[in-house]
Amino acid sequence: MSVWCLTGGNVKIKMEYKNTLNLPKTKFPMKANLLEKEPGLLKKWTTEDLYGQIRTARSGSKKMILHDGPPYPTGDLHIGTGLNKILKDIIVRFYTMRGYDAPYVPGWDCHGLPIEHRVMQELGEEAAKLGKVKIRQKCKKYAEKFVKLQKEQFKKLGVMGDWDNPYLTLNYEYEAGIIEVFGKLVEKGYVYRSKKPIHWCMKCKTALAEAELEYKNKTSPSIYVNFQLNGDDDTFWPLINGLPGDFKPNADEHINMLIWTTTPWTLPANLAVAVHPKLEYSVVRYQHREKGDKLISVMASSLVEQTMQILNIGSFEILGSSVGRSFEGLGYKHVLNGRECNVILADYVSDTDGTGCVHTAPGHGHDDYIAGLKYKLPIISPVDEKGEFTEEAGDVKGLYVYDANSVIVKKLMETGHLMSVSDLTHSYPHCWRCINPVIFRATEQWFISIDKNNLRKNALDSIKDIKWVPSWGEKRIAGMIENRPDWCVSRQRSWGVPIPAFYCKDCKAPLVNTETIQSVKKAFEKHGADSWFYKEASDFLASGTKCKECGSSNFEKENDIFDVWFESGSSHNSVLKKRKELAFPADIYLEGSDQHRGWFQLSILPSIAAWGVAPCKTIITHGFVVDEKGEKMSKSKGNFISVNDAIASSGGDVIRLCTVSMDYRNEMNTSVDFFKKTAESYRRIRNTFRYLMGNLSDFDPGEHTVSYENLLEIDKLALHRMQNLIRSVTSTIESFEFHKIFYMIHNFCSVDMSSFYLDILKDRLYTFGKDSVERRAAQTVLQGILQSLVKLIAPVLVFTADEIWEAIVHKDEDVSSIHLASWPTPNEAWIDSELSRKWDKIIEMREDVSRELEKLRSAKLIGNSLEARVDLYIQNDELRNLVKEFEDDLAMIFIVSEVHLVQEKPLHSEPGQLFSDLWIKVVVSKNKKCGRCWNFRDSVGSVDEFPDLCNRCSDVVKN
RNA sequence: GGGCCUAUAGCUCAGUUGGUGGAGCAUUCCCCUGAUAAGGGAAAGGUCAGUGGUUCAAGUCCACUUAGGCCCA
Repeated sequence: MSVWCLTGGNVKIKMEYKNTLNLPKTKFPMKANLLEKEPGLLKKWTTEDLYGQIRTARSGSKKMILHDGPPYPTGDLHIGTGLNKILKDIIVRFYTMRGYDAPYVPGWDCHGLPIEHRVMQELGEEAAKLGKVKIRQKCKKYAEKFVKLQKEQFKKLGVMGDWDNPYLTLNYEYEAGIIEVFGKLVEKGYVYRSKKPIHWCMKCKTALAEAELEYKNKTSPSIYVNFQLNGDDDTFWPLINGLPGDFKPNADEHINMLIWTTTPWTLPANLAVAVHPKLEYSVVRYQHREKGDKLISVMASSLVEQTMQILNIGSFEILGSSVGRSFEGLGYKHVLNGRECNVILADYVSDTDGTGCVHTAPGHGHDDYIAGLKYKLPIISPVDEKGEFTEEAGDVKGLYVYDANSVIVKKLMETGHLMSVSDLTHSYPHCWRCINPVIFRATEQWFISIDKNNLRKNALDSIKDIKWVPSWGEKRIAGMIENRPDWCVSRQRSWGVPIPAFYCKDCKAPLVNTETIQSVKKAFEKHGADSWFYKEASDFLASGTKCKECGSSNFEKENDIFDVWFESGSSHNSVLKKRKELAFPADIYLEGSDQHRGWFQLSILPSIAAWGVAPCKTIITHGFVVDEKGEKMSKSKGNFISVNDAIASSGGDVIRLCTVSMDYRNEMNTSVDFFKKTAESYRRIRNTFRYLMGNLSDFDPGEHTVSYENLLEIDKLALHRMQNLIRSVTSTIESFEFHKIFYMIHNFCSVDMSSFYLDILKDRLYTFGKDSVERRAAQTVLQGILQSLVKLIAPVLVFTADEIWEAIVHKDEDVSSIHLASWPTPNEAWIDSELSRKWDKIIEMREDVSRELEKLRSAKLIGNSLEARVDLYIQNDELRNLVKEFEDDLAMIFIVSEVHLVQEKPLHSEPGQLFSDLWIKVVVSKNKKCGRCWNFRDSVGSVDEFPDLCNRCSDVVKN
């Protein structure tokens, strides 16, 4: 085909050679327009039920179950939650393409305080009037609203799964599954009741969670009290260092642990004095201000001065000192009730204020409770729900706790144990609703024993069998499980699954057994956990049920609900075991590293306790999303990014590419700027595909494929590189090192393809005859690369890969979506490492030549490298022999017009940088430029018909 | 304060059992105008967070410090 042009006054006949070239042709747009294109693809996938098609296609294949850890449905998705889902999606898609049946059921953790709290805030005053049933309805609506919203955001990230049937912890079946796990634990004896201190509002008569506290200033009595140690000088004094040589204790001197507290009313529940094991304590001798007795008190050495000042004692003597650890086990009689107590050690003791000796009441404080557990102290909390002392409190019985303060202070004063009293204004927790100060009060709650039936040990053993990625996860979770206390599963809230227990109305004895649990489970399956709140105890119990203790048949329901961790930790039962398409145990759990304490641990424990097996085989953790400076994201800091922000900035595929470009095992530095930078890399990959497609528009594999033997060496090299890429990407995903895929694919597109193979190929593709074997050979290779490469990017660039798949003319698999296609396997016959090694040398040489060309270019002697002629002189025999093999192809490889291997070192030649025994001389070619292929050849003008063409182009144009 | 983890070029990452620190991107300059809101080439960029130790030799092994993350307290 040709165009005839008339120019100037003379009638000149000239060919417009451009039209005789085979230039790339494709409708696949260079610009992605992801924001417009992605929703269309999503719609298509939904309409065609792509997920369902995949399930059908993989039905009967080996399963790979990645079990979703449920996020919490409040608000827009945090980018971190998005990245978590993307990582999961990549694994699921990879295994799917490799032929596994990998169903993915996303889930949501719908119960719990954050939702209840927000609903209560919205309700305000009205909340008090509404019953639990109404409040629960509102909570449910709230949860469902955000499940819907978050679902859409996950979809926009290209995450594929059974979105129409996710698992929600508020589904009836799920709730029943929780009860079933609890029943199993009851049956095996893990469950017991015990007291534990919680924040309690005496006015609202309700338990409060940390989020429901408001901290504001309150004035409290600040008192210093001497706890008199049991008199045994032979035990105490040998512990003390630095005593004067002639020191002899006086018989009338008492030795005390001096404590400080701002809650005198908790003293009746005192069970220990805690000291820090590593802190230094002094033994101080002084005189009682009023009574004149000589006294000895133990207090932290660093606090002696300050304390003596507060106690208003001018003269005192430090007799000696000792480290806190040495006081452990010393006995004292309780100042108010004479109870025998001991000194204990606790790490939470500080020397920032007080005396370093801490009054410990396990029934009235969290730290105290933990320390009490360690020392097996009883939990005494003689305060009722109105804040009045009970019988157990003795003298102060019936008093309101804050009224008791002054009574107790007075009594301590009388006995001479009170060393100081003053008012102190400090920050103190108040009820968020009524703004009254709250107290710590211990109530009966449900626990799961961690040591019953060797649960702790069994869990630790099972952890060794789980594969942890990264491997340090095992150490981390083991450390946590080794030290964790029993699990308190009670919560005094409304929005959750009730603990299925009953109490005898008459004697208060609890009733929980396999039968009662079974009937509750059945009710929940049918009517949901809501039924607990509107039905009577008798509705759940078989008629004739009697209390074992007193024979009564009047029962009431438990008020506590389960800790939400018990709910999500039961997903292995409610989801993995119940849904036919899934399997227990799962293959993979993948969550942030905070879940070592959370979901991982609290899934493993019930699963081991109930069934004796860990719920999964592999646990992968990722770091947290931080900003570009590596700092935590928070709304107040203004560096917070939501999934919506991220998508709006660059589209789903770019976010997915970002996810995969970071090593998720560490913190992931993320910013909108980073998304934009990654978009550049995305474009590079996209354009490589566009170019491949553009050059294949006239290629029909069935008709034009050239056999491997007939390919040029460089074509074989390209195929070799492609097979290597398939191989390494595959093993990289298998070992979950996703961040390496990005570099591999990007490098392949940019280095192996764009700047090398594709650049060199241009001449062959454009200027050779359309049907020439050389051109068809190149196309054969491009076709192969395109088919494999699009599959390699498919798990990550889910939208773009499918967009490409739609645009490919001849596909190697007849599937409507790339996501139904199979993962490529390397063709071993095309892997030729020997060839690759040879070419590595040539490519290095190409770099040296490029450097010399650049010199000519900067001297303005050439522009296009085809204007150049290269002479090479090689001193090294081995290298020369290698290059000799390539002699005819060197011009093509270097993209110059001529290359000559010369026998003598040319004048004005330069040594290579990578090859010291290579001398390069680059000059402007003396040949004429071919008007069509732009090569400078001596054959230009040799064909009369086409005076401005080389013989090769003349031939092509003629045909 | 404790447990676990991280620190290599402006950014994201490689760096094998210790043996002269690499890639891509971004930057700057140049070329091409037959991948064109594309493509090619070249250059510049690092006290391997800091200090000390082991060693003939340390980015790599050890200790401490600093900064940051997660979980506790």
